[in-house]
Amino acid sequence: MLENLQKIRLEKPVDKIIEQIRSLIQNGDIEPGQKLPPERKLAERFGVGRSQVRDAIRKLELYGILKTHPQSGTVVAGIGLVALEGLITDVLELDHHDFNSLVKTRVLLEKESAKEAANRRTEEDITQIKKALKAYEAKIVQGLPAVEEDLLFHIKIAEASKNNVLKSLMMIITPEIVTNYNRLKVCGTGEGIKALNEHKEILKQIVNQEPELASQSMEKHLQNVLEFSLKMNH
Amino acid sequence: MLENLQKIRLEKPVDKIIEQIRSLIQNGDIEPGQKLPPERKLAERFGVGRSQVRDAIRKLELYGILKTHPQSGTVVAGIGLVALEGLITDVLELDHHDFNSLVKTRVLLEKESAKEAANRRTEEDITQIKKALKAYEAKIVQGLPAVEEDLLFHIKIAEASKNNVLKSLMMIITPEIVTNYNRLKVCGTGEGIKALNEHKEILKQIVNQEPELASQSMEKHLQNVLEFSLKMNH
DNA sequence: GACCAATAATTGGTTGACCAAATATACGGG
DNA sequence: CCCGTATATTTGGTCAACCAATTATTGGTC
Repeated sequence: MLENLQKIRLEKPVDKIIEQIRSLIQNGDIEPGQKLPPERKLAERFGVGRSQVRDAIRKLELYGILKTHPQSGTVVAGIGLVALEGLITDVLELDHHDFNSLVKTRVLLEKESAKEAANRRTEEDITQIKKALKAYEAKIVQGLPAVEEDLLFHIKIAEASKNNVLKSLMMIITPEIVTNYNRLKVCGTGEGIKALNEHKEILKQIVNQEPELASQSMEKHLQNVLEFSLKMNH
Repeated sequence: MLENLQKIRLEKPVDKIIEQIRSLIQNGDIEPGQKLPPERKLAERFGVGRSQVRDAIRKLELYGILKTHPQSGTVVAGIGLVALEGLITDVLELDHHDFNSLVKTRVLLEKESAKEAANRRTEEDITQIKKALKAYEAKIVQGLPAVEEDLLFHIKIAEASKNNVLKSLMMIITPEIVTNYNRLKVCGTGEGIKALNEHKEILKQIVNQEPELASQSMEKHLQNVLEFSLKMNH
């Protein structure tokens, strides 16, 4: 009841503007590839200020939905109505990701990273991964928290995969992952040695160019948190 | 030579500001969880206008790197230096994705969607996928382009996976995928019937709750474009 | 010293005016 | 009618001033 009241009040003007831009596109008033009306016109039409329209446009620009040309106008991406609709829906539903979906997706991306790292790593990649592993080990041996070092180890593997889209997607979900891990206290104490050995195993398989084994070891490494996420899902 | 000249001139002020904010964080001037200096102070310090600082902050906010509290200040996410550094690097390297990485990653996400759709689909999901397939078929039968209908079919499968993170990531790469497909003229004519039959096969396996088969059929469905991307990579 | 209320200062959000670049229009000549 | 040039208009980008909310400071009381 009170929660419903709060939710209505938290609705953001920028999101309302995005909804209205979506309607313009859905109604066929503006087609993919065409220009939006000028900012001033949109502000007038939506009954808001120009700076709010700009904020909405900036947000949609980051998602590839709009493309602004200075002193010229703002064009809707020519990617088709279905893609536009799906993306705008996604923009408006941000921060509604459940923890289980986050973890499952992380597992998928990490497995693929490990597999591709085994396929494509260079000597320099191996050096970087080893360095990250060494830093992780130093923390674990001292019984200190090693979240940063753990994450760096995973990032170095993603870099060794030579798939920068994969790495981007991993980085994009990282804030929510880390925030949820902290909130839910996922990284308990006492499992550092086990995780360290799993890291070593994964690295060995990457060095030896064994993609399937690396992928399996990565999955095993993340199995606990996956099971945890099933229980804690909300 | 001339290209190098152009590149320097195209460097965006917002990105330069982001680089400077990154330095503040890397140098330990600002730690994760702490407040940035006020916008006016940053503008003065960086020798730019406040509206440019705001644009940079807005962008970093969308990535979960910063969190702005009205009339209070802007806090750096407490997700650790490694995550922050990785994310800021990613923000600054936008639009440098090679086509092969894009397609490989798409294949990975689509396979998982099909697999999870087979595991978790509801009757309503099946209805939606069938509807999308029917629309696709109508276009193929007429020999018309069916990019929109194809994409909608894939989106409906992602929805049936019940993993909204997976769906978000698929949407996020879609603009670049579609743009590259258009640019490289990936969707030639003449393969509509084959693709239609592959869609039908995938749907059958989702209906029958056969996750491994659905995943394999999806991979097979996307094999051509994957091979194409290896040749066209740049 | 701790606590509270009032006031002042600071902060991000917003506005209208101005600026520089792009586009549209008008005009003259062939 | 077409083309080129000059001018006017429009557009997104930027700025300083203002606004509303938050935080810090001040002064009084116990």
